[in-house]
Amino acid sequence: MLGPSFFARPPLVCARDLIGLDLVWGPCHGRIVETEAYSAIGDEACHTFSRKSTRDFLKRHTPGTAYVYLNYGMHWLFNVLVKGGGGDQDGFVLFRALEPTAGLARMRRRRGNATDRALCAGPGRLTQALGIDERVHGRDLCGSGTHGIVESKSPKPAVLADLRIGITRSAELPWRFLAADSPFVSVRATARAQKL
DNA sequence: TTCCAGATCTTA
DNA sequence: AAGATCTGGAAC
Repeated sequence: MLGPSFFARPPLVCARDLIGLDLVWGPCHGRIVETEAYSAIGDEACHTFSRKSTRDFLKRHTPGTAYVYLNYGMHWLFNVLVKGGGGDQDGFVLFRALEPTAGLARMRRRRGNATDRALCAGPGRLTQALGIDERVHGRDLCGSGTHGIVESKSPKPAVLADLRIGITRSAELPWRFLAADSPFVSVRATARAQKL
């Protein structure tokens, strides 16, 4: 299980390094194939830009804490707090897509029997498949043996950096990270995606 | 492939 | 009162 030191690094580094690792959520497991970085400094799309409550959350919690919120009134979105040091390297990583590897029957039940490819392809679908909601907000992802992130046996995939999805502010930043060639991402890489 | 409703929270 | 890190279904 990854410890707090993994999350004591800047959002861009964490978001990139999470690609290819395994998210373990009770009996449900999945390989992380898509993330986005959000920075507390210089990023108007980060909740810290407009929300005092999020700035307070960042101050009061340790790296590796889950940050979960409701979007568009109906989708839970699952992030992890990262603190790269000094306050100017802090932020969040949003989990956007998984390649499901275990507990697929359970995920299908929660997802209305979606196809395997659509089970966790998208931040709202991912939380629905895993049963993540407000109860997970503030939970330490480094503190249990059953809910967190582990190294994967399979080799690290090639990683691409592309524009983030669905945002209007700071939309030009290439802070979405994807496993190249994975069919389990929510939106495939565009022509301007950069190899890392 | 494109469009749009749906439902709730936070902030201004 | 406005806008939001989205999804599924319907219309083309």
